[in-house]
Amino acid sequence: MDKNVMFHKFVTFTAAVHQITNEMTKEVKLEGITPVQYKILEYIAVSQPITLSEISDCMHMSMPNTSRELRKLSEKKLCEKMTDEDDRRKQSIRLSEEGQAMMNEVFKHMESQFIERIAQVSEQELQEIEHALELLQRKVFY
Amino acid sequence: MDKNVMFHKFVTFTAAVHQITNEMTKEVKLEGITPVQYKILEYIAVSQPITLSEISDCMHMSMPNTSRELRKLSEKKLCEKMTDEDDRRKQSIRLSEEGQAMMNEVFKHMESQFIERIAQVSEQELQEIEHALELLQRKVFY
DNA sequence: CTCTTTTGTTATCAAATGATAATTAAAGGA
DNA sequence: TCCTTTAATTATCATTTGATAACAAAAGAG
Repeated sequence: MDKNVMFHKFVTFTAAVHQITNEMTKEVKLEGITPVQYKILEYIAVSQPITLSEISDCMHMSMPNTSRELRKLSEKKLCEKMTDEDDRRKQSIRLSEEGQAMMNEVFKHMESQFIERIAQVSEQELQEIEHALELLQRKVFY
Repeated sequence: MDKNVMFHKFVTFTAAVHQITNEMTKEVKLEGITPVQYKILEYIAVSQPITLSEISDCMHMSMPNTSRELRKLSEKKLCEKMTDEDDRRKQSIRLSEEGQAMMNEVFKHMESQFIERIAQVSEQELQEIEHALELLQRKVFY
């Protein structure tokens, strides 16, 4: 198997994933929240509990800027910071109930788009899709 | 097949894709180019030729802002705009040679990371991965 | 007990980005 | 032809974001 060819398929694929997920969240209007803040919430939602430096690291944001945005999110009551009792330097961050509710709305909207998208797919193909998702996550996107 | 369960796997999967592709471009230092401009270049790279409104649409950016960023990219000689001869309102946009060279560098870096990532995967598994990428792109991320 | 490293914060400033209004030019329909 | 729509541009302004320096507190190493 030519790994260059594989890589090309990889690039095309990841581009498609970005494009489709972008489309799925397009119409969702997030009031009083900036794009970067939304991205952070999304990341917390799938990774909570999480520390500030992990967010900083993963989002390519400096610690000071991450800290500032998290303060804003806390002020908006969308997430909560707790000092980790094992290492009191660390902050354990999760969505607040309000933040969770907001993200649930977003996910609900995405889900309806997703269901639409796979509406005409047969039961057997669904199983293949599920298998493919798991395989790729295990072997490539781990 | 429970579509809620499917959706959950979908969300986890897309989150992983975002995270890994983020990581892969993390160390690449793009001089004299902003994050938004990079994203635009990346999009042009996989979709060229493309029009301004398509970029605007897909990137959730207003036309004026898209126009401004493309002007900056053109000034930096990273992309080229040509009026479409079939519809002279439209602009056909592609990477310049310089822009293409820049993105090639980025892709080269990503490729080495990708190769590393699949280094210990067997030939048969590679074929399965290739098949999975194609299946998902055809059935879900189209 | 010092010294260093890790984790996070506050403050500040320039630059990038988002939003909006007004304008131009081409295309298309009646 | 006139009117409307589409594609793109220019200009402007407030807000967000990125970068940096200086600092504090906890953990860890010697």
